[in-house]
Amino acid sequence: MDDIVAQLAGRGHRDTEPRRLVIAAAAAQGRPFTAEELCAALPCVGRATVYRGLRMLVDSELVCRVLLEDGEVRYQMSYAGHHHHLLCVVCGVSTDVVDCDVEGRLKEAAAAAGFLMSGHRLEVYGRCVGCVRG
Amino acid sequence: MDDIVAQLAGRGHRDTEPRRLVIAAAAAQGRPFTAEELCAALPCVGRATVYRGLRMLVDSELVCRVLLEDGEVRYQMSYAGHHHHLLCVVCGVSTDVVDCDVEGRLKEAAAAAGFLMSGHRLEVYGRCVGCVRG
DNA sequence: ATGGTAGCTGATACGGAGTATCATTTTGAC
DNA sequence: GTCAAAATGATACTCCGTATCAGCTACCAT
Repeated sequence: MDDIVAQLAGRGHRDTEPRRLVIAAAAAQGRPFTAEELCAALPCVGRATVYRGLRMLVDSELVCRVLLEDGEVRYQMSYAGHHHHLLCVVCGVSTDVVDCDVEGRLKEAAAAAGFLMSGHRLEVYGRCVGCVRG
Repeated sequence: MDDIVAQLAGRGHRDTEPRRLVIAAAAAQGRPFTAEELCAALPCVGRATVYRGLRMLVDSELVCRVLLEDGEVRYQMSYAGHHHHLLCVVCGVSTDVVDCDVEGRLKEAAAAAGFLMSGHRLEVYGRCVGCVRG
């Protein structure tokens, strides 16, 4: 927590009570959450403040956007670097995949079409260990 | 065009004037377009009808959703099967990639984490042939 | 061809997600 | 402690898309 606040301070953001509440609530979620869920979990923090805090965390790459199969947008605490998500369509839990060797392969395939790849977005949907067994 | 209308008929959808206008307008776009752009291009067709037509085309897999790097949603006529997009961040043109060998590789990587993959979404961003040269 | 009905249309109202505004309060550097 | 810069929160707004619903139309069956 103090770590996160310190990171934000490094970017010129102040350490305030409502902001800490937003960070704590985001970190407390066990799976990707919506902005409104966060608002509901923080009735004593203004909606605008929750959204602003969330945006700040996304901009700082401490939280990332997660895309569900139907296009719904959710959020989750995450690594700062590039990574992908294994999203369980049953329980909703997201597992980060950091070492993706897909990147190089994509770059090749794109280059074959004369396309110079600069970035990509990938979400994987399926069932997590627990939900496959269940 | 008649082909598309026939496909829709096979799914129980009628052949109407406004619907043909929507399909024609969608097909006339040279790059991924927004629903509102389609509405603007069809001032004599109701907004609701444009949105309904678009949704029908998406459900029938004749049009697919395209996700821009910033999260903006656009649409484009496309193959019915699974495919990905090479999106040029300069000119906005989208090129479909049908033969993606990424699938198997992803499945393996997911399985290594005990995850049973059922689907995935992938968008590739960069510069197209013309925009690399330019 | 004609009649009935399921499907379609379009004006409008609504809904959810996120942002802009702005007066007031808080933070933290000096 | 002072003070400017930043943050807060109530509210109003925008944007994208969907629900409603009365009237219209395609198309199947006779």
